[in-house]
Amino acid sequence: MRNNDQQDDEVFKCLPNGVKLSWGLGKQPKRGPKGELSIPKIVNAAIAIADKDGLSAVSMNRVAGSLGFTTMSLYRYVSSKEDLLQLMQDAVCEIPIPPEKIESDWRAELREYVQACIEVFRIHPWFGDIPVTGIPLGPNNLLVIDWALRALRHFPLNDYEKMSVILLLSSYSRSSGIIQRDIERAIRAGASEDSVSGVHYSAALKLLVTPDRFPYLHPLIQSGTYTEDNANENTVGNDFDFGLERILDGIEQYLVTKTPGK
Amino acid sequence: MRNNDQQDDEVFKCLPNGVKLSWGLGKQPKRGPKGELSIPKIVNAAIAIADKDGLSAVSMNRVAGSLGFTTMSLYRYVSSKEDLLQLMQDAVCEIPIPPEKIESDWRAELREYVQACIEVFRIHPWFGDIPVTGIPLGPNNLLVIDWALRALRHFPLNDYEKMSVILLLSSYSRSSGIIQRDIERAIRAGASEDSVSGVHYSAALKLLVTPDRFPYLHPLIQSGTYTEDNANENTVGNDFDFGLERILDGIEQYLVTKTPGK
DNA sequence: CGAAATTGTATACTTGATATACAGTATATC
DNA sequence: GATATACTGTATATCAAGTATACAATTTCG
Repeated sequence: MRNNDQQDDEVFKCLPNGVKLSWGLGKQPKRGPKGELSIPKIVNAAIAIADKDGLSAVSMNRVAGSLGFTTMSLYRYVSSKEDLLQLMQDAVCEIPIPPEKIESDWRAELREYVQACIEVFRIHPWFGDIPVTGIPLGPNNLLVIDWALRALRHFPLNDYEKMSVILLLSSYSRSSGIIQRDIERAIRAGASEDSVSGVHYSAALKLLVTPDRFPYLHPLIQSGTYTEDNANENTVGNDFDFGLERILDGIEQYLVTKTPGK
Repeated sequence: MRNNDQQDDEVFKCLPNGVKLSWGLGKQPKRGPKGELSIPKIVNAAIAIADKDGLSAVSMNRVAGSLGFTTMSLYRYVSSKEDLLQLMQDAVCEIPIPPEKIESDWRAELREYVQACIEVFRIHPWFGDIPVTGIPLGPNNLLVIDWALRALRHFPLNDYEKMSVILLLSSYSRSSGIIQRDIERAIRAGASEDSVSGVHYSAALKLLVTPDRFPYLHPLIQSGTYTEDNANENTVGNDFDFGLERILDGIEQYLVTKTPGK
């Protein structure tokens, strides 16, 4: 067993540190005082700060302080701030995955999947600010991928195609999530100013987007239907639904053409 | 005229500083020495550094140094580093937009559009590292959107729908661009180590992704077809094409169902 | 019990962004 | 043309943040 562990350690060596920690692959100490801190405590504290004041407010100093410890104490648990950010990223991806249904409605399931992914951005507006250092490999991230694969379980697609579909959906979720967050911020900022600022960038863009340089964008800006602030309530949500439905249509279309018999 | 300028200034006030600068809306000085530096010089120097050593290597100090000036000299041109990053972002979005064709093949045009967007990530691997602070509003970014709108010029869609389609395509471009960059990096890193490291994360994932927790992901990892490093050459490019074609299918499908007469 | 490992801490170092004050320079106005 | 003015680049300082290192306290193993 010991031998096996050692071999495993060897294999895990190549993993990024943050990934290792998110899988709980740190070495557990035998001697010495029990740690008063722990990775979950640290990560939760960091998440709380990010939720409250944004990701830029998350400093090692502040995280440690919020727990009543000194800055350097954190380094007994995470080897760098980058690790901490990766742990935060994976932690908030722990989303409740609905039980598997016998009757498979893949469109509904994929919708639910995208919804859940976007929800993460809504609950944790800083989520999109975490620097992307590679494909996330933490357990929660992989569980989400497992969920998506489950929704595709009856698809006559190979692994590459399935992962392409997932990439498609998750990239769309990410962009939607970030843009919805931006809109949220703009609304929040606009609400705190006078109502005149309701014009926001619209007025400026109307001056800058000239018809000669921007023949196709110009009418869209001028009409104002898009840039004006009525672009928040009824339209935006549908906006994102629209894109998602197009993706689902595209997937369905592929299935249809690929299985002509069905 | 003076009055008009002043009014415009008022309107532009609400724009983010970086956006203002990218449109050349800084006030031009009347008196005083000619500036030896300029925004383009600074931005190009910063881009050169980022291309060479990554975005994290771009410090005000280093940018100024590479131009033979002191750190603080940059602040006569940009009001913060954030501005500089926004300027870099818009600058590398200055992509050659092909002339408008009379014969409109929207699928080909959109393919070309996505290709060009992804190309930015290939040429400037740091592009995806620039923090997203909102929808980019610089001139080059808007020119790209104008291009996309041009490709959709014959579509019977309203503004919201068109912008949704563009959002769809550009978010896909972004994700693809970032992932391709990550793969590129992994290959580069793998090539510099011994060939044994070719297993990369694959071995580790095979141990971590257990069939009980990851019933659907497990077989995919075990088969190794996806995680193994043969996932770089022939498959990846097609991978991204696959997703793009699905999106285009979805758009086409929408057109078909919306215009039943045609 | 005593050696060893481990924890939290104190301190220091480094890098990076940026505020401020100043010296030099070019223009506008008298 | 003289001079005030506005602007440029610089020198210096400050502040924040990440992190290396050494140490004292603590717990477990032999």
